[in-house]
Amino acid sequence: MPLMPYALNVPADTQTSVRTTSSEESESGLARSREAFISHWGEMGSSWGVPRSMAEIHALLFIEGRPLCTDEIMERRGVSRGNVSTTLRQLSEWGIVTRVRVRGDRKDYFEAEQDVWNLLSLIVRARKRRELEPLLAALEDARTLASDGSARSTEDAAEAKAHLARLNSMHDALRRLDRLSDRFIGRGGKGLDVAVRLLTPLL
Amino acid sequence: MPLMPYALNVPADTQTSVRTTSSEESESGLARSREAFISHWGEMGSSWGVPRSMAEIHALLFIEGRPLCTDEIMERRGVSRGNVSTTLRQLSEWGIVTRVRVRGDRKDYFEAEQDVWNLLSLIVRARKRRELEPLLAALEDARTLASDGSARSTEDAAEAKAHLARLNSMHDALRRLDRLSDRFIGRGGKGLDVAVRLLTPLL
DNA sequence: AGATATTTTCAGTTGTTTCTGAAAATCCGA
DNA sequence: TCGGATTTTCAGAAACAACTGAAAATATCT
Repeated sequence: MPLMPYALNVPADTQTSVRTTSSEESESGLARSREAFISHWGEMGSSWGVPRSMAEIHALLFIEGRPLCTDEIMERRGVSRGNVSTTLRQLSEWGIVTRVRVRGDRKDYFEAEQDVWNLLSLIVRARKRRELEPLLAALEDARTLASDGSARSTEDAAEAKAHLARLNSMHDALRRLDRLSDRFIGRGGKGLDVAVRLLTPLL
Repeated sequence: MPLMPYALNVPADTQTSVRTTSSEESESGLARSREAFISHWGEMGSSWGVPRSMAEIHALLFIEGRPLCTDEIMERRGVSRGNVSTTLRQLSEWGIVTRVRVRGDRKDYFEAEQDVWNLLSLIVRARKRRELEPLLAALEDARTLASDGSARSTEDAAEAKAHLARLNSMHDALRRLDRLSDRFIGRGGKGLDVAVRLLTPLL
């Protein structure tokens, strides 16, 4: 067990506005372009239910295209160590960020998947598993619930039938999407890419 | 201008746990099935960045399959008049709920799109416009930003090139998805349905 | 094993989003 | 055009999600 705090949470030189990797003072176009990408990606994430700082950290790793360590991420995005740690764990669970070891450095480094189609597949896969599949299961349960009840009148029976039809049409449509994504997300990795290329001529 | 408050916000008989439309006291399977659908649809919505109560109100309208008025929605979901009003406006903007007039009744009634594929198309369309398109525009700007800067060294130039390649691959993939959705969402309405049926044999 | 570096966890705080409720606006029939 | 019915708006409250920071846990090196 630790006897003393050993590392301040704020690494060496924070607070010089927005740091750039290298030398110049007034941001280069490259640096501004990176910032723009990061903030828009964060924006998009947050409207899709992904915490802004998580999307931003992912964007940072993606757009840098090289492994960064926790301290650099904290510094670049101005977020806490705890946040970075949690966020990186989640991104790793999704499979869109991977931990890499750098020879002769004790720290963990992280890099983002660089193949965009693969990235999208991984995201879709994760959301499908966490959200679509449970919903499908719930719809099946709802169907059972509705079938069980013994209708007390002809009217009730008609109502129940219409209700089941609605549940079924919803379940049906979502299951189709589910299957579709299974295929296009398949281990190949390029699944989505292939699918879109395949379909594009038809447009 | 109004001189007096005229209508209490809480309609007649709230607070008897979960009301069912008709007679019975201990919930029927049908009623429980509806509740289940509503709560899971709400759940899903909230993990996709849609306020839970908005998703639930939509689910209620969908699963009832008939026009409901504000008071009934308030009562069934236990939410405020203001919330219902705002939510219905948004659902109408998305096009998945429509206002209908009932003869001889002054109140507004609302009903949800019942065709699931059409429903999904409308949702995709709305999100594409509000989120995907602005992101594409932002990516184009970011590209411009990155091109502008005059590189100060060979190293910088190489970095800039790699950066542009990343931006481009992202832009490219998203644009493809954008186009794809244009097509499948097209005014036909059954676009998505057709697409999925078209592709299913390939699975 | 001991010492130090690094990461993880999590209770509490902060910040944002969502919801409420009543005033204001609008609508409708007479 | 008036008066009640209905809807909308929006400031503030409540609820919720995200973030911080430091202690605890873990990992690495000698």
